[in-house]
Amino acid sequence: MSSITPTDQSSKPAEKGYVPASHEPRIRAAWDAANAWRADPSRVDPGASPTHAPGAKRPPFCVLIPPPNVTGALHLGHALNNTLQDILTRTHRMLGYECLWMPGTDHAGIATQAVVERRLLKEQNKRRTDYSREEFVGLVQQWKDEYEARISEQLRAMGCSCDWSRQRFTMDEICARAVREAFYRLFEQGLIYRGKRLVNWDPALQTAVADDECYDEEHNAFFYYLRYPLTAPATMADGSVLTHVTVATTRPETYLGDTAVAMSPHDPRAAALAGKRVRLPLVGREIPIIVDPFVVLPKAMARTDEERNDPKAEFATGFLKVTPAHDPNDYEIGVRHKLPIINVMSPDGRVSDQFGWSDVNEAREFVGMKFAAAREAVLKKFESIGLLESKRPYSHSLKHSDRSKAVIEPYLSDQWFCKVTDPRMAESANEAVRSGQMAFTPARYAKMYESWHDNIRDWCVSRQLWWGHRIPVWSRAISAAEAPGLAQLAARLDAWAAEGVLCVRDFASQKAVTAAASLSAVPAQGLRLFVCLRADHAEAIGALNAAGFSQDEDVLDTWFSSALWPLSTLGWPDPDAFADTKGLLSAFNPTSVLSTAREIITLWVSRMVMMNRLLLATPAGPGPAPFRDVFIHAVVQDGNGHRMSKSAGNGVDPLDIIASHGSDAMRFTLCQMTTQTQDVKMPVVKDPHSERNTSPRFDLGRNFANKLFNACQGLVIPKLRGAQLPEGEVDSATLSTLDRWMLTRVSRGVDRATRAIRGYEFSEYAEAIYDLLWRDFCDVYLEAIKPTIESDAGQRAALRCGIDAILRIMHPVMPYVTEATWEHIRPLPMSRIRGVSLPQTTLLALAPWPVFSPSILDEHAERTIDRTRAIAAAINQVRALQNVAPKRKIILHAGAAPADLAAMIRGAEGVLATLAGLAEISSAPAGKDAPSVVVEGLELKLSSLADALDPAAERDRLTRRIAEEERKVATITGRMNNPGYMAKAPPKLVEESKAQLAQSQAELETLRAALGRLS
RNA sequence: GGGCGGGUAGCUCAGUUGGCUAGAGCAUUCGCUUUACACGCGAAGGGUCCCGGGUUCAAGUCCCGGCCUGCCCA
Repeated sequence: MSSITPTDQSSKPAEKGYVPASHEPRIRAAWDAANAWRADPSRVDPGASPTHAPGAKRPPFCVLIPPPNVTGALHLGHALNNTLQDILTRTHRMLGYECLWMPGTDHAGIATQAVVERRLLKEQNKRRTDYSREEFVGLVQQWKDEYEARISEQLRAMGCSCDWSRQRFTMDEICARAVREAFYRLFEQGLIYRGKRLVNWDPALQTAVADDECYDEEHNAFFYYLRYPLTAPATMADGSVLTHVTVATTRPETYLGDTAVAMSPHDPRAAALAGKRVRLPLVGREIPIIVDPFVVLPKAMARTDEERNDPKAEFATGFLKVTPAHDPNDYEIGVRHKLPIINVMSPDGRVSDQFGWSDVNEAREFVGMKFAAAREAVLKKFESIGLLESKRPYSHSLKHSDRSKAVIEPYLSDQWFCKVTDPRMAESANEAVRSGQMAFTPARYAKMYESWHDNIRDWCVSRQLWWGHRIPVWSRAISAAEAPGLAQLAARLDAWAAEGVLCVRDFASQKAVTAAASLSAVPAQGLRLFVCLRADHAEAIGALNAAGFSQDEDVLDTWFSSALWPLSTLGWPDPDAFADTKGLLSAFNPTSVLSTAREIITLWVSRMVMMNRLLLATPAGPGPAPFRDVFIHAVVQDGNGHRMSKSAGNGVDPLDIIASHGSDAMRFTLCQMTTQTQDVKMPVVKDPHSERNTSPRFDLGRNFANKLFNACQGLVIPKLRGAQLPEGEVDSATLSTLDRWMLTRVSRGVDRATRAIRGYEFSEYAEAIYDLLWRDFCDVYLEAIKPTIESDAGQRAALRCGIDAILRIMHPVMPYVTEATWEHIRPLPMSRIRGVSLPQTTLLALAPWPVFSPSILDEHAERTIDRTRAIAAAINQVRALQNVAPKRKIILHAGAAPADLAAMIRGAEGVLATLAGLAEISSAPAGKDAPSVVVEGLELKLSSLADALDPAAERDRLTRRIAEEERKVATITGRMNNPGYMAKAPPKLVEESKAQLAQSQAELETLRAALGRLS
């Protein structure tokens, strides 16, 4: 009894061809009802051989979905990636692995918060700050629920065989627990620290953003030349006296935070000026002139072409204002020269004296201005007091925030960092690849991965957002005077720390690792004590709150939780704590393969490897890489060559394609497109009737699905239904040449498909099944068996096995149409063929992969059918040219053929007759005007083509054939005449060339003779 | 600036250690409602493999240089 709801053929008109919508939902329901995708970790044994035996242990195969973020619905890029993952998973399930494909979604902190904020502003004219934090998070949660449901619907519609019973979300209870534990362990091991750093600040969203959340854009701006008066006139080497220096800058407003003026060590004026001081106008701050190699020399002073060609040399004066708090390069200079760092900006991008700037003095007028306005005001002021020397137009690129499009401000702020530069992280990630435990496909991406780690910088993990995992750290500023009063709390904290409840750090002292130690040595300026809680511990939180501690307002960068995906989804740190995760971690980590896009290598792959190795480390050494293979797929672009992305809004919904072409068509087409290339273009058009996107590119897959469906419904099933098959096992040696050829082709197809999938050659896999089903099985086999299938029980056995194996190997990429067909094929009678293993199951999705023993391969049959097809093609060429009606059966005169060819033709007589539309193969001679068909250098004649032949067409055909053969002869002769070729090429090749030449020459002579008789 | 791709038929792309006459799908042209399939069948036309050097008996493939183009990192 099939578990698939049968199609009710009586109640509706028979559908012509495959109509995906009539099959997909009920097939999906059958898979769900069978619980077909549920992984059972108790069956896993890494040492076991793949098997389908009930109760036997199996090796694991695990794929973790790259969790789509919940900012929007999936597009064709996701469809591609998930198709590939499903092909891998379904294949391994059929191969006898215990498979887990873990689905889930990502909360995507800044991106999701930004879309929700935009929507609130647009629809209700409200801002985040119009709500409480809890209310706002609730609103984002609603958005998340909506899109998580949509994404799941899309993946299910695609037929993805994910273990839906275990779907995760990066902020659900199970993942949150992993995040909490990981943060605690890193904190405890000194791999999380608090630091002041220049971050990319988005003044619109008021949060730090990562480098990869920014883009560059060219802006037309100006270089401004500002005069800074020297505190005392300086006499130069040539005797001239300077009263000021002129700095060149694109950001005059930041002068308020300048703490030095720098010169190049190669600047001849440096000797006289280094160590002198200038006074900042209005502010009055006196700052030193320093020497630093970062400074670009003016073009006139350049010493090398390289220096001369530096575009900045054109604009440079040799004096660089240094604003460590507001420019990354200046920050580095500040660190090198131990300069003060003065921040003059508030988080909302205004000039402010509240965040590190105190010597405002005469510059009060600028305070409170937005930075853009401050620029104009500063320039005006400098001009009015004669200190604006000039300005020159200049075009340069500025960093912008992906999310808000605001210009990024370098901003000095307190942030949390993860010390990925520690060898336990970056170096360990490289080691995973170098040691061979993890490999990239295509291999070239390993280099990119490695250089990323070689140049890595510590990772800023805090984000000033509300949507995300809130940082589990409580802190409080403590003065020296307060310290003694907190001794009791310190003792309690240290006791909890000893129990592993929490961890205390002050980050001022590298040594102090207890609260008591920190409080015993509070410096004059005080310190801040940080307490990281491993889990919510009511008593500890109560004590901290009572003592004036408060929890950090920030949340973790989304990638922090994504980095834990191979751990959190499998239940780390305690898989037994939840029913869904019991046994998963030990059974499935390390996982088998990660399929993802190349820009994700740095954002995600790297971090997962670092975390997995660190957090699964044992005293014996680092933990494993979280996957053995990383497959990097192509980027799907729109018709204009732009990558499809959720934020760009140019994505095409897979459901639209499923509506127009069906899921299998979409999947097959995407699979077929997956070569080693790094981009695939997918132009789409709007369907005028449905208003949905579609693309003729998917016709390929639709036609292929239809071909399978029609072949089975229209021919294979009717021929086998109720038919007698041989009793007992069939020896393939007893079958006809045609049947042995077909089984050989299927066997080779299985092999080709299997190797392609194992090697991540998805296009090759698609081509393998396309050629097998269409070119071999349908074009040749199904046509050729028509006259004999009714009378040949052995042939019916071969047909039954052949289609069965083909359905199996097509299933991973076209699960619906193959399952729908299988439902009708499976109940048909079947005979076992020796050397072919096709154990039966109810659902194709759970059927074993076909196994053909080498004994099935029959090279003689292959040669015979190849030759037969060549003869048929030659005959069909004549038929087409002479406009022979397709229905008309013609006569082939093979009497002149030598014994070998005659035997071959006799052996495949029926096949040839069917493929070439022959009434008979005669040994009688044909009339002398009969058109000839030249086969293997021999002339055979055709007759009974029609009443009158067109000799001009015939001459034309022969002439073209002669030209073709002449070209061939010329090529081979040229090669043979080359003495080097005869001497150095492999003998086998030379033999082949000789044979080819002989055949071509024979063919040529025959063709010329035939042409001669015509004229 | 550093790194990595791509440039092959009108279009989208294959071409895996150098070796038959460079292939596929779509599009075009011709013929066919042929008892599974017109989402089909049988045929045909269409390529200076970006350009220039080099290695080799042999180069779309390997090496060097150039042009165009895309991406990643800084």
